[in-house]
Amino acid sequence: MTHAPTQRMRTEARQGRGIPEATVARLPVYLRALTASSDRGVSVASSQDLATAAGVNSAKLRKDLSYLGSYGTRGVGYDVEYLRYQISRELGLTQDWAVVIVGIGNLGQALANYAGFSTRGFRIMALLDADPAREGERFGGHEIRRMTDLEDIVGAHGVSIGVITTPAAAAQGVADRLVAAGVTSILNFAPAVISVAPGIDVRKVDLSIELQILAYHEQRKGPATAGVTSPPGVESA
Amino acid sequence: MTHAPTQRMRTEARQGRGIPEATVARLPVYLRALTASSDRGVSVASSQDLATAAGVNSAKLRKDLSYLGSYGTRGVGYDVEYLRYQISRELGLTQDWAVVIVGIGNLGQALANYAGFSTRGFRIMALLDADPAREGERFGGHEIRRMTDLEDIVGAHGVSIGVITTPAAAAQGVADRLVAAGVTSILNFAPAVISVAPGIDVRKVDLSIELQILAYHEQRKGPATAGVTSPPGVESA
DNA sequence: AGGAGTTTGTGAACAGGAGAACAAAATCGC
DNA sequence: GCGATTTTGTTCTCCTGTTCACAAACTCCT
Repeated sequence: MTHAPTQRMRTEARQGRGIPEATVARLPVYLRALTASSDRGVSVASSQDLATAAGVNSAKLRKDLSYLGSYGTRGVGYDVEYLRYQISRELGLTQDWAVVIVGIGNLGQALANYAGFSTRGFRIMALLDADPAREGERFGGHEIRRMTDLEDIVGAHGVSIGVITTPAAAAQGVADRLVAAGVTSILNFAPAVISVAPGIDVRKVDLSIELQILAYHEQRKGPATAGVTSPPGVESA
Repeated sequence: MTHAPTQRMRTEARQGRGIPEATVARLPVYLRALTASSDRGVSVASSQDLATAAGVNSAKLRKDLSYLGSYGTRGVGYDVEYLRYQISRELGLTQDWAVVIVGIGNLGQALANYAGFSTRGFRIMALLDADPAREGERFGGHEIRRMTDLEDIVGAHGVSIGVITTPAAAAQGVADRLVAAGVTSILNFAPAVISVAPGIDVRKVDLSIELQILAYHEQRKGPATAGVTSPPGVESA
C-alpha cells in the first residue's frame, strides 16, 4: 500500500475504460434480472438477490458491477432503476443500432419476428435474401429486399451490425460485402468460420456445436445413467 | 523444481480422462474443418492447415488434439478420416441421441428443419407445443404432439436431451418436466435462467445477448467511427 | 447518539487457458 | 545408411478470470 506504480497502472487502466470480456458477456444477463425485478415492482435489490436471478454467485456479480463504478449502497443494495440505466448505458443500449439480416430462411425469419431486438434498441433496417423472387415478403413488420440493395441500405442508414443467417457456403461472401459496405460488427449463425479485417468484430452462434458439447458431457455421465434401459447388446443405429 | 508430485497428479488425471472445457467447445469446429477437407478429397492435413480452416492458431489446435491422444504423425500431419472418427467418438457422435424440442414457434420450427442435427446423430423424437390446436402440424418430417405426451415420449425413446424454445415464462416449468421425465441435458433458447438439479447439464443460447455484446464493442470503437453522423451534443436517449 | 447488523467493494490467492518455443520423431533425398 | 527437413507433442511462462475473505460504509433500533 506504500506505492506500487506500475501494477496500479494496469488496474486503473481497466477501471477507467475497458471491462473484462467475461464481465461484458454477463452484463446483459444482469440487465434482464433487473428488468424482471423492476416489473415485479422491486426498487432495491441486493447482490445476493440479483445473483440468484442471474444464476451466478454474488461475489462475481459484485466484482462485475464494480468495473462500472460504485453504484450500490453498502448495507442496502442496488437501486434497480439506476443500475439498469447504468448497465444499459455501458452496453450502448441507450442509443439505437441499425441492423440488417442476410439470409431469410427459417432462422432469419425467426430473428425477424423476435421481439427481443427492437425492445433493446436494435432496429432491423432490412431483410436481404439471395432469391430475387422473395422480394417483398414480410416478416415481423420488415420487408425482404434484394441483395443488390445491400450497399445502399447499409450506407443510407448507417448500419453497423450485420446478422448472417445464410447457408455456410455463402457466409464469407456476404461478410465481405457487409464489411466493404461499412458494417463493423457481425453476428454469424452460418456454420462456417468467416475471416474479416482487423477491427471488425465477429461473434458466432452455432446451434449444432452446442448440441455436440452436450453430447460429450452426456456420454461422460456413463452408459449406466444415460439411457432409460441399457440393452446389453450393441447400440442400435 | 526437483520433485513436485502433486502438480503431476493433476496433469495425469486430466490426460487420463477429462478434456478441458475450452477444448471440448472447439472439437466440433475441428470436426467441421475435417469434414470439409474430407469432402475436398484431402486425406492428410497438417495442424497449420486445420488451424486456418478452424480459425485458431496451430499451437492451440495441436494442444487440443493432444488431449485425445497422439493421433498425428510427426513430419506428416493428421490422417483426416482417422482423426475425424476419433473426435466423433470422443464427442459421443458415433452413437445416436434422442432429442425433443419443446415450443414450436419460429425458432422451434427453424431447429426442426435444421439438417445439421440429423447428420450428426441427433434424432428428433418429437416436437411439443403447449397449444393443443397445433397437434399434427409437421416440420422437417417431424410432427407436433401435445404436451401431455411429454413423459411418454421421453420414457419410450430414452430421450436424454431436451431443447427449450418456449417463451421465457414457460421455460422453468418445461425444464422441470423434462428433468422429471428423465432428460439429463438441456439446450435452452428461452431468454430465462433455469435452475436444475445437480448432474443435469444446461447450455444457454441467447440471441439478444450476443447482439448486446456486439453493441458494447461497437460503442467502444468510438463515436467518430460508429455512427454515420456524430452529433456533438449529449446522446439522445 | 451509538452500537448492532447488513451489504458493498476490493485485495489477494488460486485455477484455468493461451501462446511461444523447443525437443522428439517421422519422411525424403542422395 | 545418414543428414536435412518437416511437423507433432509438450513444457514453460504469461495472462485472464474466479473465489474467498474482510474492511469500509450504510441503516436501524434503542
